[in-house]
Amino acid sequence: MDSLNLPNDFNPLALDNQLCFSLYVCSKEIIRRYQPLLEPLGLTYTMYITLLSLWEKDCVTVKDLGKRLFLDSGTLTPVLKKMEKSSLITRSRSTEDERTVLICLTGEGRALKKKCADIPQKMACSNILDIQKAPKLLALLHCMMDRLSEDTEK
Amino acid sequence: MDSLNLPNDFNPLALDNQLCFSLYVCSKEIIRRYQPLLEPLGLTYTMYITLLSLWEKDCVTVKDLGKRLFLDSGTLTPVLKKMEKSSLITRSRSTEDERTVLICLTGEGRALKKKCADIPQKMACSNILDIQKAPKLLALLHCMMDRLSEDTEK
DNA sequence: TAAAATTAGATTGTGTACAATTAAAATATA
DNA sequence: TATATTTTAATTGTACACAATCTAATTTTA
Repeated sequence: MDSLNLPNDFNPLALDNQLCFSLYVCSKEIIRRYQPLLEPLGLTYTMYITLLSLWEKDCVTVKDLGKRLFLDSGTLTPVLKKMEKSSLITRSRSTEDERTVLICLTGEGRALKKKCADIPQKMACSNILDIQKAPKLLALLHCMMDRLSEDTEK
Repeated sequence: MDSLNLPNDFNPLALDNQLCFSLYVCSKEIIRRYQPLLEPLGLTYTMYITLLSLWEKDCVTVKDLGKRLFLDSGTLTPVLKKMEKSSLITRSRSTEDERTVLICLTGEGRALKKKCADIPQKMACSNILDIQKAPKLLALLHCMMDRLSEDTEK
């Protein structure tokens, strides 16, 4: 008896049966499609999601930003330094706790939100997924993300 | 009237509404969880999916491998050279068409399949997703992948 | 409270990713 | 059939990712 209810001919090592591989391909290919929309704004995808996070919650530590974006300081520090250089954010050591660095949007960084307003619509129109299926997929992925961050918590 | 049937308070720039961001996070985090299983075998995730593909269809060109894995030669060439060095594959120019390089498994490369046989099970047991939800998610992602490769075809 | 442990961010090293370019080979075309 | 075009890999350059390590600051604890 098969406790996983898998068909007998299910091959666990088949590429088409790898959940992770599909996630990996979809993620990469969609990020690639962001590029022509972001490049004119001087943004990479990593900078874009950093801005999305900051537009929701400004003036956060590198640690909190990293937790929200699932990125560590090894990735974030150089990206944030570039964003500082292009005047989108400021990086400043907290005076209360000298270990932490506070990331805050500049006026320019806040203003960029308007120029990004049409990006989601443009991406949706590239017909990557039926518009009806998107919420279902998003829900499944969030369910997975919740479990993934549980692990990381401790 | 809203042709997309979105709730009025839907914020398209909210991080939690980004399909791509969820894909990106889930993909990265799961790949990270493969690492402790692959490292003892001397494999990276990219090498692992390359092997998955070759175990299904051996002796393919770099181009065909790249199409299957959604990777270009800039990524594949150095990975394949490392796999050649560790005796998992051979790389040889085709005699019919000198432009193409044929990638074939060695005995060692084929033998590694046995040692990888329990990886899918181990990953599934890490409880990343309800086992019932996985097929649903996989189907949605394959639907997306089909559209993504349509784009790339031409 | 002085030493030990923890924490935050930066740095270093390895490994992808992909765009753009290059070079060689094969194919199409004038 | 020479020339132009296309195709295939490899190379180069830029940008992540993350593990491991390091340093300084803070907190715990003996």
